[in-house]
Amino acid sequence: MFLKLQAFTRLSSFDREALAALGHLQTQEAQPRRDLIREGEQPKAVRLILSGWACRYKDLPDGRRQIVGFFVPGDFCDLNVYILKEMDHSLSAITRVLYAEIAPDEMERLIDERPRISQALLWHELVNASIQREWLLNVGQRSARERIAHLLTELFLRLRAVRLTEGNACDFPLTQADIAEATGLTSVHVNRTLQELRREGLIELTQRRLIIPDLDALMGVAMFNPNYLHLDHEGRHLDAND
Amino acid sequence: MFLKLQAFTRLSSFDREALAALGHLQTQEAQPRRDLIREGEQPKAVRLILSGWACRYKDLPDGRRQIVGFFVPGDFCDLNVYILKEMDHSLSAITRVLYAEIAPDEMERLIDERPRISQALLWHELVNASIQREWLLNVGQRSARERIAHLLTELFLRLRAVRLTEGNACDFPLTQADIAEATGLTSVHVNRTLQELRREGLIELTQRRLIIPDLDALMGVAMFNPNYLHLDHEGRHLDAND
DNA sequence: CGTCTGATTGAACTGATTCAACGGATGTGG
DNA sequence: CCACATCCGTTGAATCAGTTCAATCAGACG
Repeated sequence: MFLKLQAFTRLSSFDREALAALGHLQTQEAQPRRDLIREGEQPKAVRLILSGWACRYKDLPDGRRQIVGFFVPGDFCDLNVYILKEMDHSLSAITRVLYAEIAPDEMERLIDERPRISQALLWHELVNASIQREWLLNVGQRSARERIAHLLTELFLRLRAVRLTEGNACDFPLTQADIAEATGLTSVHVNRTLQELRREGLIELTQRRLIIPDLDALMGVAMFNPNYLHLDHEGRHLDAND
Repeated sequence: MFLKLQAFTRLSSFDREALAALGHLQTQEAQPRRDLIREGEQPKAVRLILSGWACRYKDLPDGRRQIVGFFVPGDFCDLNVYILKEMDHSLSAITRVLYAEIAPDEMERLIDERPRISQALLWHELVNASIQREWLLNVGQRSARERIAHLLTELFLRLRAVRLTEGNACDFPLTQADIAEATGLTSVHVNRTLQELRREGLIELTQRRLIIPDLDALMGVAMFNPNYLHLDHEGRHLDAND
């Protein structure tokens, strides 16, 4: 319970409200690098990430793998439970992850009783779709340097929106191989490109910790336009930092 | 009115039902290569493509452009009207496009009066998101040859689901430049790759007409797994052809 | 310590890009 | 009905961003 409350303070106002409306949560834990659910399976509950990072990924028969999205605390997964028959992608923990499982009937009750929450969930899905499109632009059109700068910027802004940054720094548990799989590059090239960004003073990234000395500069490199995150809806009051 | 009815017969059962439930449709027309709406604007109505092809795209300040999705007859766009403040991408016609505009209040009535339709719209959005993820896998991991084979296969299957194929053939109005922008390649390389696919007898593509002599073979090249299209929900009865 | 995971480096290689030119089909206006 | 323009597809040659393979290094941990 203490854990849960602690988590609340890290989530947006909407998330807190949604959680508060739930009587009893099934709090679950996943170990780093473990799959939560695999492509082809049928999801049985909506998940809400309380702490830690997770990702969606898809893979090809020959082993190539593409990370198609990251989840940070406050993010929902599998809102499709009712609608789609089976998962078209997999979910995997990056770090140790604590998450709440919300059973379908509980979810239904929530949606019925609180229309604002149903709207907010839809908003969440639409923003996810928007991020997805931006990633496609990222991988399809940007250079390695721009891609990586973009990814780092996005994650920093998303973390800031749920108050998981401290000034210009944040925890950053991704390995270079993770970044590679998310950007469609090889980890070797990610390594060299990160070094380049470091050399230019655009980022500091060591020991699972990211510092962005000049966010505007990094955004410039990435041609980052934050509109796709739709931060103006919920959580604008969380935009300011420290 | 005749036009509309003609369109009906080309849409899935759900779409027909949804349309039938609407009293009067605002049928609109867009000329080829014209934008329907641009990034940053506020959409004012839901659109349903009745005939022709359109696309979503995003662009960068320096002109690079990524097509992030195609719309074929029966597809909805801008279901986000109520929720998101402004467009994070643009819509553009590929061919001449006929579409219906459904005003927000009309939409609301539809959703209230017919819960099944509201579900179907949500299903439609989730499938779109799934396609988006597959495209990211496509651009991030597949080779040029695989990418193009994958795109052609997807479009053929989607057209077949709305009965817009004849046997192993369909209209295919995309230029090589369109294919390039959708796959993150240059049009020069698309050209060479299409020639390769043609040489191997995997496709015939001339005069805006696509023939796939051996669909399984092309799917093999693309490592195509149709699960992401979630064709098992609505429209399974449309799967069989001719 | 030994082991493991993740970061780093070097050198050779290649899939795809770039640039620039040309060809063919279609349409249009005089 | 010709002259011209435009759009799209095609080709060649040079180049390059990113890959591949393989080895080494550094920190974490039992």
